[in-house]
Amino acid sequence: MALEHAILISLRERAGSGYELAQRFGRSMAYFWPATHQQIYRTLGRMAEQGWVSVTEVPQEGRPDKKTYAVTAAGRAELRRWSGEPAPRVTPRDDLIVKVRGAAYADIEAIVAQAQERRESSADQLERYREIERRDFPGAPGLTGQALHQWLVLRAGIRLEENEIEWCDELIDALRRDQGVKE
Amino acid sequence: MALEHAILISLRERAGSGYELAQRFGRSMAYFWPATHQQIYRTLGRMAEQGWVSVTEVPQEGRPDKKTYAVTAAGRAELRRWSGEPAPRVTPRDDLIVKVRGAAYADIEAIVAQAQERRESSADQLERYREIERRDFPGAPGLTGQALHQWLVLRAGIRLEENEIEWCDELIDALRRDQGVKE
DNA sequence: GACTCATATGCAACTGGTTGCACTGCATCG
DNA sequence: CGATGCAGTGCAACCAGTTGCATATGAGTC
Repeated sequence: MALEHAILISLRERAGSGYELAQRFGRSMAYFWPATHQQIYRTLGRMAEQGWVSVTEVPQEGRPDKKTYAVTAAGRAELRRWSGEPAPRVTPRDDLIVKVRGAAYADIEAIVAQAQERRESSADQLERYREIERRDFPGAPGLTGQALHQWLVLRAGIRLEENEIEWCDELIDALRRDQGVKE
Repeated sequence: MALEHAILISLRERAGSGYELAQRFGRSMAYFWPATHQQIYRTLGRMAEQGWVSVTEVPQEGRPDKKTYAVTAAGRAELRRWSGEPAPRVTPRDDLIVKVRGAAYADIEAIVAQAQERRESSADQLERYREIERRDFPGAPGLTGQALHQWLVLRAGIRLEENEIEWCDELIDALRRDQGVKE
């Protein structure tokens, strides 16, 4: 279960409250492991029970009290243990692929439209990633340590979107050509 | 929910029993939408309730009775309706990416080892896909109709694995180089 | 004065997928 | 003769992620 471990990583970088963590999460981890505040609160609770994080209740004035979480020695050990165990492969389940597979029973133009939409949203995402790369990782690929790790993750995102764009182009082209042939 | 629709597609290609469907599913759809027989039986039940498929109990001798499922007009309409609605984008959640992100708190060599394993399994999968392409789609990319659709799906798989391999290489290289610098 | 936004936490219900197990009966292999 | 495998269907429990709602306070806006 990677959410717990993604939280451990985030909390090791900086301890904080569930709320604050959720904010930060949305700005970094969520690109490859999205999580709602709900999920984060629930998971933090479970992690505290297991002793991976310690909780400190911090009373505040003018705003609700908060609980700040910090990674314990057990949490650090768990993170290290987990990161050494084999990473399972997952098949990304994509509705669009299913639709292409069943295109014979569908309105091809509607599927082409979805591919175009997907292409555009991937191009947008790619642009955002490229901007982050320019802004935050000018030294790439000659980076070291944590900056290197973060850049490698960003690279995965960039590759994913590039690939998506190319496949969508292939798809749109092929389906359109096939439509043309039929008419 | 794409499983229901993937089943509709499969059943439109050929009606059959849950068992038989599960077998076929494993040989085609499962590459991009894996499903256990459990899930298939449960989903078929729900689909029958909704009237998307009709059920016929077929008594058999020497082996257990079976239920064959066939897509109804309502099922065909539903498939068409669904294929026209916008396809949601999903973020593939990959443990390995999380591990890379938190590599500073882990054993880098263990992560490199996992990347190598991933690279190999992707190379294997790619080889299998390439073989299918050679064997079943010699006419690509000049295909039409259902063969074209199936090939486009296969292309998505090929692209995915190629991309994975390249990223793993980048990863292994960069992490090793960084390790070297430190020592 | 009402509305939204930011801070802060949480319960409850639901959905989709995974895992483990159960039962029948024939065929095949060592 | 026993184990394995194929054909066939299914229940029950669990796990992770999603969605909707609830609650509290203060600051700023229309």
